[in-house]
Amino acid sequence: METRELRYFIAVAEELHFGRAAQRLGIAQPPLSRAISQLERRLGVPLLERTSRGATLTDAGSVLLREARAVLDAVAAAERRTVRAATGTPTLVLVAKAGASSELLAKLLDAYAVEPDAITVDVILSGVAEQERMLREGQADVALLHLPFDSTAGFDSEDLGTEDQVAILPAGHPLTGRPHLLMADLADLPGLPMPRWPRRDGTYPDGAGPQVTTHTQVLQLVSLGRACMVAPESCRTQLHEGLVAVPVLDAPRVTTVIAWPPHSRSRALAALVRTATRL
Amino acid sequence: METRELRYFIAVAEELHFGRAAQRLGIAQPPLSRAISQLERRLGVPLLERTSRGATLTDAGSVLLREARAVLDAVAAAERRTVRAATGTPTLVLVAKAGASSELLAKLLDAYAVEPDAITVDVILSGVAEQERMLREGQADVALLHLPFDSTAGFDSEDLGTEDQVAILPAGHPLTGRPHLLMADLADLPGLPMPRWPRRDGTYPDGAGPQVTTHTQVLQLVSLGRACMVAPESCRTQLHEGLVAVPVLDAPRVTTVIAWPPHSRSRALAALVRTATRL
DNA sequence: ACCGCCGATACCCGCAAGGTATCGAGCCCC
DNA sequence: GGGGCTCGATACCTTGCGGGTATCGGCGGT
Repeated sequence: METRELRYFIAVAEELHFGRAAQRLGIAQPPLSRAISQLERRLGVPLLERTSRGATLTDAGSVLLREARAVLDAVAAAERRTVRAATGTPTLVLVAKAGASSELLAKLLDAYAVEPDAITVDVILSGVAEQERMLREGQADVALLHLPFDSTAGFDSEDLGTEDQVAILPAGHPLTGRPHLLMADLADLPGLPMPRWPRRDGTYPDGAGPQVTTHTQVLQLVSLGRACMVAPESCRTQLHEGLVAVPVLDAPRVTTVIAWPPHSRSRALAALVRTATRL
Repeated sequence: METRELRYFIAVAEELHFGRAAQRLGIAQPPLSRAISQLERRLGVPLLERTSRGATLTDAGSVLLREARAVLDAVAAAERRTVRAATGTPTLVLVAKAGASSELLAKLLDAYAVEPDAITVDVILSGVAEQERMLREGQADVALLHLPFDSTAGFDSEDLGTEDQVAILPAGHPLTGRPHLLMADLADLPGLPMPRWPRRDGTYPDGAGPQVTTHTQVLQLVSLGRACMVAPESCRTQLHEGLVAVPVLDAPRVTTVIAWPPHSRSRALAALVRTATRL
């Protein structure tokens, strides 16, 4: 299987329409049809059911769609890492959610910087749910993730610590007088909806709250009195005036982990991970 | 990057010789030279230093070699899983080291078989160090691994239990009278060398012992009085007469884990893992 | 200095990937 | 129920690229 065939298949599997897929790929429809049926012939397995109004995936097709995406991610990662290894000074790219674990991150960078053969660490502060992709596609070498929100599937990781969560509310809100809250207290607060985070696939759940991708956005919305949020208690250090944190007893505890792609065995990465686990 | 280019590059990177690599690939040398330099041109990065006696890898080349292998593994896995999804009855393939954790394995299979929608589980008893490859290349869905000998890098896993190790010796050997041993006691035993296990890359370390790939082989060698071994104490259940187990105090404790490739989210696999963790 | 080894270059060939035109089968609508 | 529309398949042509042979150029070893 060539990556070209996989790109073609992904296009068809996503569009479920040969014509549109061909357009998206910048080729004509007949060669695309041919390429797919050739792929099916070589695998000896039908991947799509053709109808007169498009196509649907077979079970095998669904499997191949998932696997093909993994392959193309690996290819993209290979290109990026190869080019990075050749050009410029050796650098570790660390990706973390903007506004999360900032204290931990600062300590980590400080501690790593004084290590004997520390190299430059580029920090990317990403939106939520982008870190996995960046690690998989080789745009980043290492990430700070937060379980159970992120997933370490496919990565190596080390736990760095666990913390409780707090609700962030505008100062003066009635609930800020309480010593602690339950999740149920925060559901359906009048005028203070919970913001909606993107799912892994980039879509948003239905609901009333504003769509957000970074913690900073949410903090801004909260201080404007337009939303409330539940966040790890380390967020407290970045609360400016007008925001109050109240412990939420039944919110899931959040574990911060440092994660990196397997196979990547650079000395610098190992040193960074070691530094992180010693904090 | 097409997989063909990656296969070509891997061949050259492993042979460090365009001629031999071309021969191995079944093509002539000039097209191979062209393909590689085309790859370098497209990446904008030199991958090999050509000399008059062969070639050597640049840093970027080493990176690409590692990444390219990962890509081809992913492609192989994609093909296998796609074909498996289409042909035959749904089946989980479980791979375990022959002779290790057999009791645990039996309990797991029994417990899973009575689950509501359990499907067939094919068990492959592999040699040591083959399990990782089989998982990566999609020949198996799930594996029983033993830390610290195996590595879970790149897989999801759940711990199933930890045990101490024992030395397996022929009955009547002087050391069998001792209540416990240290690793040092077992080094350089006259006539009882430790067998040599393959490394991850398939090569064997230097030394006196016989080369082995399965626990069964070793047990046979031990009962013949040709070797001794250190193994998890669960091995005791399979000791036949003539073999004696003695605890080794300073041997690393062995953790048995169940591991599976990320991305693979089948219900059946999830049920098997859940069953395993509940044992 | 010469020979031999090895990768690069030059040049040619064939095939398969891509394009255009057209067919055939469902589906919808009138 | 028939005509038109949509969409994938088929037929056929073109071309670019992957692969082959022949040869060159450079470096080492004897």
